[in-house]
Parts: sequence; C-alpha cells; structure tokens
Amino acid sequence: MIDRKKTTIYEVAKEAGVSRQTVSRVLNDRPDVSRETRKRIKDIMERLEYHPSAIARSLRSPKSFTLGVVTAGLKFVGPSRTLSGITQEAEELGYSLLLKELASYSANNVYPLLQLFQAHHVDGIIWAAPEIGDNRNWLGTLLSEINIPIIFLTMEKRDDNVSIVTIDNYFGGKLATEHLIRLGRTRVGHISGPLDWWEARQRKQAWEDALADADFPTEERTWAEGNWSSKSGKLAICELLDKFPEMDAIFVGNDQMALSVLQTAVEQGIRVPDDLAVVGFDGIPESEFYSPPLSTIYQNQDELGRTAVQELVRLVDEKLQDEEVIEPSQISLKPELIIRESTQSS
Amino acid sequence: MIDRKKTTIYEVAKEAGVSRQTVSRVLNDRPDVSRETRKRIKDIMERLEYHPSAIARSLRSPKSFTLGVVTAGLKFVGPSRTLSGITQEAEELGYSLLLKELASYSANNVYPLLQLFQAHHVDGIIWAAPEIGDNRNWLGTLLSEINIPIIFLTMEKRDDNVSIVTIDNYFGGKLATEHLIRLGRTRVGHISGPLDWWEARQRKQAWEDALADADFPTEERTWAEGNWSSKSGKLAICELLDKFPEMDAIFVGNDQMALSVLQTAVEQGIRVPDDLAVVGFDGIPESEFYSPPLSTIYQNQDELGRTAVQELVRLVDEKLQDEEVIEPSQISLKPELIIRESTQSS
DNA sequence: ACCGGTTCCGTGAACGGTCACACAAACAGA
DNA sequence: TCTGTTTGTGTGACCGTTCACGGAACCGGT
Repeated sequence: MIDRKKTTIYEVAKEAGVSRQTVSRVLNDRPDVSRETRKRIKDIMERLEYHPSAIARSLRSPKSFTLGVVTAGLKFVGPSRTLSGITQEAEELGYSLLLKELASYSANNVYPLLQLFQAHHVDGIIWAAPEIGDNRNWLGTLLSEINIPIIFLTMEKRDDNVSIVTIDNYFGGKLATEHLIRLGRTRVGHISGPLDWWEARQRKQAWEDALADADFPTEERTWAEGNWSSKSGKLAICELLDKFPEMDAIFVGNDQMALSVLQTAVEQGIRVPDDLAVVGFDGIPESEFYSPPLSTIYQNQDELGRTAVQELVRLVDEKLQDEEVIEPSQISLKPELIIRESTQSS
Repeated sequence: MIDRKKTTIYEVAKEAGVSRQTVSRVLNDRPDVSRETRKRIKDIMERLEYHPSAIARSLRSPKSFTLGVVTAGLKFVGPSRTLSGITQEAEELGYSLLLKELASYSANNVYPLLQLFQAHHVDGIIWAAPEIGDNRNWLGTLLSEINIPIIFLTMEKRDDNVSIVTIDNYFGGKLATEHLIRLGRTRVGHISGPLDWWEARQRKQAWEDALADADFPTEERTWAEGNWSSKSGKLAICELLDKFPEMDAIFVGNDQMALSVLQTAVEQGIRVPDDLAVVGFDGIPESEFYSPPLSTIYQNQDELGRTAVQELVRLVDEKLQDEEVIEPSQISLKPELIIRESTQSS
C-alpha cells in the first residue's frame, strides 16, 4: 500500500510516456489535457499508488492547505469543543491543521509562534486562545507586519481591521440575569470568572447592567471572583453566602463553578431554587444532570470553531485573488437560555 | 518583524560573503565553521530577521520535526486531556503537530489519513483515537507497509511488534470493585461504557472478576450499558434500579454517568453512600464537587499523552540511527483510587 | 495557401534548503 | 621537504512539485 520508497511524479510520467508537467496538470485538474491522456495517467497513478507530496507542493505553490491553530487550556471543556469544531470544518474544506497549545496565558512567546507558522507556510491562522490580561498587546505591533490572514476567537471588537468570531458573552449575561429578575428575584449575586479574562468581564458587566436597569443595586459584597474551576467556585460561594446572606438568586460565570454552588446548597440546607435560584453559563451536557438540573446559558462552541474556519478560508481565498484590501469580518454568535429546575420548580 | 518577502539563506550568505552551505552549517550547529564566521552569520541572521523554512527543510532532509496525531471525540474530557499532554510534550521536544480528528469511530478512512501524514513527511504518528469495534483491523494489513513509526494509545497488548502506551483499565476496575467489597458491600452493580470500546470491556471484566474472586455473583441483571454520556447514565441507573433493587453499591464506568446516578439517588430518596455506595472512573476535577463528592479511579491522561510523545520520539530517533529493528515498547500506566464520600461517610 | 485560434504537451527554472564531495590552507609528524 | 591529517569553506546536484514560457498539431475561415 504505502511503499517504502514513495513514487514521484516522474515515475508516473515515465510510465505514461508524457512529461512531468502533464502529470502535474492532471493532479491539479487543469483543463488542457486530453480526455484519454488524463484517464491513462489517473489509472497509472492508481496502479503505482502515487500520492503527491504536500511538502514539495507547498514549497512551490502559494497555497499549502494548512492552517495554524493556537489554543490554550485544552483540558477545559470550552477550548476543546471549539477545537473539535475547527478540526471537523477544516477536514471538510480540505485543510490540515498545525496545532500549538499555549502553555501559559502570557503573551511573551507569540513571536516565535507566528514565526513557526510562517516557516510551515500555513495559509492562515486561527487564534483560539482566550483573551487574557494584556496577552493581545502584540496585535498592534506584530499584526501589520504579517502577511498571513489571522482570525481571532472570543475577543473584543476593535476599530482596526482584525477579523473576529466570537460568542456574545454580554448578551448571555443579560439573558441569565434578566431571567432571574423576571422570576421576581431582587437580590441577585454573581460569581465571576477570573477578571483578567475578557469573557468574564463581559458576563459580569451584563449582570451589573441588567440589575441596574431594573433598579436593583449591585455592590462589592454581592459578587465574588472565581477562576472557572469547581474548586474556586466552592470558595466563592462560601465567601458570598457570608457577605451577602440575603441573596435569593445567583448568576454563576460557568457551569463548573455552578456545580459547587449546588453542592454547597445541599450541605448548608439551602433549597434550590426556592431559597436560591441558580443560573450557570456554558451549557455543558452534564449540567442537565446536576441536582437539581441547572439552568444555564448555552454557547455553541462547536459552531464557533466551524465558523472561524469558514471565515478564515474565505479570507485566504480572497487574499489570493485580490492581492490587496480584505474586508475584515466580525461575527458574533448569540448564546441561548436553557431553563431547568435550578430556577424553576417543576 | 515578519517581512512580506521572507529572507532566504542566500541573502544571508551574500550579506556575510560566504556560501549558502556555510550558512546552512551554522543553522544546523555543525562543528566545522570557525568561531568568527559563525558569530558573524548569526548576527546577520538576527539583523535580517532570517528564519529557515521548515517546509524546504523537510523536503530535503530525513527529519521534519512534525508528528501526526489522530484523535477522536475531542468534545469529551478524556481525549482532550490526552491531547493536551501531547501538545505540551511535543512543544518541549521541539516537534510540531499535525492534527486530525476522526469524525466517526469507524475504520474506513484510515488509509487516506496515513497517506496524508506521509505526504506531509511526518516523522511519527500518535494514534490517540480509542479502540472501538473493529476499527483497528487495518493494523495487520497496513502497518507492515508503512515506514513511519506509530504509537498507539489505549489499546490491547498484541503479539506483533506494535508500540503501545495505555492506562491499565482492568487494574482500575479492580481497584474500584475491590474497594466496594472491602466496605462490606455484597451486591455490587455496574454501569459499563459502550461495550464495543475496549476500555469499557476491560473495566467491566475487572468488575466481574473482582466479584467472582470474592464469591459474589454477577448476573445479567446486575449491570447495564451506557455510552459514557450523563444522559445514558440516567437511563442505565433507572434500568438497573429496576432489575436489581437490592443493589447496595455500584461501580460506574465513568464520572459523567456516575453524576446521573447521584442525581437519580436524590430524586428517589436513596442515600449515598448508606443505601448505595458509588465509585466512578476518570477522576475529572468536577467529581470532587458532586453531591456527595464522588469516589473515583483517577487516570492521568495528561501523562499518557506526554509518555506517548516521549516514546514516539525515541522510536523516531532510533529508526534514524539503526536503520532497522526497533524494539516496540508497551507501557502501561496505573490509575489510582480516590476515596470520597460517595463510598465513605465522613 | 495563408492566418488566427484552440487544444495539447514539453522544457528550463524556481521554491529554500541539505547532501556528497572536492578543495585550499594550516598544521603536524617523519 | 614530503606526506598526512585536520579545519574551514565552496560547488553541483537534489528533494518533488509548480510556474512561465514556448511550440507543435489541428481546426475552420478567407
């Protein structure tokens, strides 16, 4: 099947009694080859089990059909779901992926990464690592120097022409908080994600704004900060119950932390939703099987990844044709509210 | 920083007044270049912001420093944790990764995949997709024809010389079941994963064997099959409570399904662990925050991935030197029992 | 019989490096 | 002084493909 010595275009050409260029034309489905010759060459390629070398191809031609992907925090559900969407869509569009996971969230090693991608002639780059602290500072300086289309996931809209695909976290936060308000809750607490994450800030801001719109106060003592993990959620809910004992509802920054809220409620004899209504964020499949089932904001990370690939490929192709001036795309996907028993008794 | 037209080895050579070969020698840290020349060339490379083309390099030289990775089910926790370990270790060892996710678990599209990896001149392949049904049938026929080292994750040991790194699922199942037996439970049920998965079969077999060793019977009515998801766990536990009402302990195939067991216990007024002791499998971080906290078998998937990369790189280097006869490695990592309140009241 | 347009195919160069080898200078030992 | 070895450097070919040409054969139309 796969030979020790791989067959090249030359051998196919010799076998068919044509030049290598004609074989190349067949390979790329160029029109200027006669029916019979094409057929004959294709048969020979089949028989010789010839497969073109992607490496040699990307060395010579402007397109490599390879995309670079930067991710971070693969051990968490969100990033890996997104990556899954990316792999599937890339497969369908005929692209391979060069994957890099950022070990830390800091920005210091961005340049070598871009360098590596360029060394591998990737056609485009998907930046799927979360926006944290100043780890996007390099954008201003580096981005203009790069000749490779980049698409960013989950980051704030900008005025410069950067292409972005994101999930509307602010909208999601509004959905969650307004749902609680509509239930008649007036003292709504919040456990945020780490506030150097843009997503965490968006969700928290939405919580504040929604309550302000309804003329309910938010204070320092009505929220606490976690780091997305269940463990941090545990600490946060304990702190919050202490600071804000009259709390009758809570919007938690993600489902993992919300799990700890439910556990703590059980331990302390707090009835959910009667004493405390709980809404999470993410909509992971397990949330339906918490006790009680968790109301949450579902974000379709799979689609996020797929959309990113689609847009990036569009950018790549546009660039290859127009040679100049690509309009950047800024796409925002809307999350959805899922109502379960942690806010509404059945 | 990153120039529009990338600089090549020629420009560096011209600037330094030497031949391209000398520059290449500096690039590869060959000994036969004088101190001063090396220094001068390195400075010039710095100044010109020269970076070698990985593509051109892998076209000519026997090593590409790229590994192919095949994964499946990235949206689940296990595979993505493993992948995370792979990315980190590959990064440390200076390898890039070409990632492919199998859309389905069937075996039909293995050949194109191997073909693709070969076209990209990968140095080695990590097969991190689970062994399901007959999706490893291709091994016998294809493997011998391939000239690229492959390492398999999580599969049964074989007599032919295939390199494997795996977690000892049978051992983990023993740990879990024997723990329950030691607690004095005599009617231990089981919810398995899908039995076309090798891992699921191993865990179930261990459950049977452990109970047999203790002279407790296992019957058709004392277990049920799930598909790893919480949803399937829900169905399974309901079925099992019906078939096997006197059950006083249960070993569940993974933590997600165990979550549903706990939820169902709450709903039906079954006290955990008093009426029913529960052990899961995987040791996901959330399991500590279930109600009650879940006893489980922790498997270090991160290390699994790291080990796989280490072994693969070893194979690659050996092959490059010896030209023949590589001893295959079969490594088995042991999971650990974590005892929490779902089996032992605090 | 001449011309322009298709249709089909081939040749040299290029992509950006590395490999094998040749070779000159410097140094050592006899 | 001659030979042998080490040290440092350059030249041509090559990896496997595509690009920019160029050109032959055939067609219908005048």
